[in-house]
Amino acid sequence: MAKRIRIIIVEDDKEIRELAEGILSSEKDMEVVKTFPNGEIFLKSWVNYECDVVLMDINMPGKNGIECVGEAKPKKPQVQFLISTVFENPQYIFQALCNGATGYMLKNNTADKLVAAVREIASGGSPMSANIARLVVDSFSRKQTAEIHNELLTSREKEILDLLAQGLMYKEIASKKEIGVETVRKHVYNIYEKLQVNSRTEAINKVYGKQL
Amino acid sequence: MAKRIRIIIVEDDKEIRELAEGILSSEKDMEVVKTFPNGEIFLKSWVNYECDVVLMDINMPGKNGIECVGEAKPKKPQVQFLISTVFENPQYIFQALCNGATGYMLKNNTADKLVAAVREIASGGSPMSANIARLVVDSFSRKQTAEIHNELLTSREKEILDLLAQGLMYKEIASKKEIGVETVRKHVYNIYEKLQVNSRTEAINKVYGKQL
DNA sequence: ACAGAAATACCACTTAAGTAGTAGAGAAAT
DNA sequence: ATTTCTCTACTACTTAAGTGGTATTTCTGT
Repeated sequence: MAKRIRIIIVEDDKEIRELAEGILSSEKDMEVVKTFPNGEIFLKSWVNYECDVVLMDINMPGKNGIECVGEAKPKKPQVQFLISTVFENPQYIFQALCNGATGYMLKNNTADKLVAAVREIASGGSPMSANIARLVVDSFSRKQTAEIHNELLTSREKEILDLLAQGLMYKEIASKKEIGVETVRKHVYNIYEKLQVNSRTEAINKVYGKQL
Repeated sequence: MAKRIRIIIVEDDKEIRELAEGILSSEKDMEVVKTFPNGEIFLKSWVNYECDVVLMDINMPGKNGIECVGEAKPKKPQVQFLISTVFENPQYIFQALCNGATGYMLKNNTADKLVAAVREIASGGSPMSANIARLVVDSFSRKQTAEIHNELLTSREKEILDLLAQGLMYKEIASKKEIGVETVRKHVYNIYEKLQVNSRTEAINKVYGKQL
């Protein structure tokens, strides 16, 4: 609690920008070190400012907030990006998280919520709504996977597929399962037929899905 | 709000089990339909009980809570699994989420927190602590990826690797990038050398990481 | 007891992937 | 200016993966 949270604000709407700056500046454990009116200007000079949290608008003319995070985060990974958005569009949020954002908050929130979100992200949390949290968590679970996994493939085939996904060669799978290589080959053939793919990588992508 | 939340409790410790049952039953919008003293018994007969939320202990003799979720969730995907644990071990939590749990809560919490977590999970949220939320979110971002991605491979190699990961054949990559197949082959060879792998799947697993 | 599904095994073949070099053109850094 | 890096392209070869069959056993449900 000794150090103040240093904040950069990126927001094209002058009114909102100044409002946010006012709210955050008036907290005694926070400090707005710089504000930017759009993504391009931000990207050019933000590395020169020491900060802990970047409050990033998602809808901006020119480069949008998601792209900005994607470009900026790798340069200073310790800085946390808090996305600020009007709409809780799961598509956007997801993409932003994948690009390196750590949380987000809705614009039409109270000042308290904004302050709380900044504190949460600065102290190691990931502010987000219950709905988005659920979406994020669900993307972990092999739910869609389970459908294919359970209804299409036999349990033996599932085992083989798991080993395939680990990158093992047929002969390694064969010795691990104590069956012949030709049997593995046959299983794989059947798996591919059921999944309607024709390579290991396609099968993996189909069943284990890819994030995003 | 019309329907009550129907709950199943799986917990080996009799005292805790009955305490939890008492707490949840006394809420007027909740109903404990059944309790189980261990995972095996639960797995055998839980499908016969209509429920919305399963409160699952993670540390149980015999089959642990994570395994139980993994086996049970696919059978009734609409049921939400709330993990109950003493220690906030990220390893466990992650695995549980991957296996289909939707949230978790610490045992040494107040009755209020338990009730709140159940309500949150039943209403579409994913109760978890700020720390775990952060871990979950971070796992989305291509942070570790970025290291290899940025420091080891050239930008051209990154592009090729992306296409490899999509399961394209060399000739497809070649035509997409408008270069020769042999060039693709060379790039791939170099990529594998840098990553110290010898197959497409290994490279993908190494760079894009695997969840879990 | 029997039908059907699943796992096992084998064969013959084609195609793709991976290994290991050399080498030139162009860009970037020294 | 010269070195170094990257991308490009080629040859030659080996190994793994994928295709498409047949056939036997074993298990499960009727």
